[in-house]
Amino acid sequence: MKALKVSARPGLPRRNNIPQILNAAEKVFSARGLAGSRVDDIARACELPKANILYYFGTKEDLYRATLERLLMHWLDDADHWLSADHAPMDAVEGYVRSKMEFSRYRPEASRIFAYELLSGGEHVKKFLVGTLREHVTRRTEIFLHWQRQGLMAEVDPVHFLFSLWSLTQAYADMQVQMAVVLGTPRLKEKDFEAGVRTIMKLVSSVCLPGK
Amino acid sequence: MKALKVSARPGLPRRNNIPQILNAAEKVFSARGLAGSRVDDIARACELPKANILYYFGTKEDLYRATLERLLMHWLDDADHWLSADHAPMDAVEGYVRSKMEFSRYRPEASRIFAYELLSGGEHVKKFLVGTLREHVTRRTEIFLHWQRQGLMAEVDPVHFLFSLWSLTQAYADMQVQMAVVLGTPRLKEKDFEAGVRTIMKLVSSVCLPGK
DNA sequence: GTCTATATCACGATAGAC
DNA sequence: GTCTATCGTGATATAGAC
Repeated sequence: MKALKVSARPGLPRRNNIPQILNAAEKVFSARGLAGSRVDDIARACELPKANILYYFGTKEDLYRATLERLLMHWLDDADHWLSADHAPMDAVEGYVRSKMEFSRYRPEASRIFAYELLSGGEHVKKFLVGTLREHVTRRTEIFLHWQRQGLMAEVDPVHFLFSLWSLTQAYADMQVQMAVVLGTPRLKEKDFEAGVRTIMKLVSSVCLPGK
Repeated sequence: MKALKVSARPGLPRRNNIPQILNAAEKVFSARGLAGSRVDDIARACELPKANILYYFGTKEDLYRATLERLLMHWLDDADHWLSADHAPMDAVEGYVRSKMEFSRYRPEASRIFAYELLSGGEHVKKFLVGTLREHVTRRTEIFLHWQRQGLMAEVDPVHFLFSLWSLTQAYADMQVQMAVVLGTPRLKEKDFEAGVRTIMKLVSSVCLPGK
């Protein structure tokens, strides 16, 4: 009923196949979500028989969760690096925004899977949300409050300010289709992301340079 | 093969059932997207036999398109009203932001269906995007440029500024699950939306009050 | 117009040969 | 470990009685 347990000494094919499957799964799930994706499509995308995928991961849902987990591990690294008290607020936020925008540009699939997941209720990431993410937000909040006490940041709600940064940057992954059509280009180019960064930084400037 | 054509003089049950079906469809599609939704669920939600739904709309996809179309008609009204040259930039944007946030609060389903649709490629709304939406953006852009020439608005890219307003406000519908968990509440309350508006308006203030 | 009962098919999962 | 062939489920869509 459940997936086979990973053996103690993983074989070579396993080590080759698993990342390949996860990459393919990320691509397919990001395009249609869990419900809209077919194991068959993932199989074709990684050029492996369908049965092999289920052999490694047991069920489609298990594979989905594995994909999500791998993705969420990378998720918070940038914030941990940039949104720290080591930087001045404006530098910190600019570094953060730029790295998130690069993420939206070069790995939009990851962002989209997460977006799908949230839209459909987030049951598969609830543990991550209440555990890791909440803790992460608490730490960022403390840094923002620290800056505010020092007069380096305007008195905005720190949590909602973080929400703003998330939504502004993720939109460049999740709404790419809409943006591309509006901008009249088949897909977003470097200059579009650059214009996005400039706009976001302009908005942020009222929070990070209160004394200006 | 195709749905029956609507008769010239619609019967009473039709007039009653169709909006009811569309309401139910909006709710169901918004929770799981097109692929994840079952016609059966929609049938249960509007307490009508499944066959009746397909009788009126032909196929699930046709019903989906009808749901989308009804929704998109309301989509741009707020922008047309608020983002006009009749208001000062700050008032215009605040009115717009508030009405979009109310939309995210009271009709998050609508926003989520659109988000699902964009994530899965937007094929069902492409005509809307290249037609109505592009035209809409062009008009807003002209107003922003007008304000900029008058020195009432900072020199940001008008299109990307509009993207920012969309993403900031839609996040309060599409990412509600995530926000609720982070804020430690089962669901977002009025005060949360109010805090969101204040944060967004603080961000916007650097664009709409350049001379401050 | 309405609804039941069913044809048809696609998909996830598995059995079992290699 | 790998892959083919297939089973069972559950979904869309329809036929046809009322």
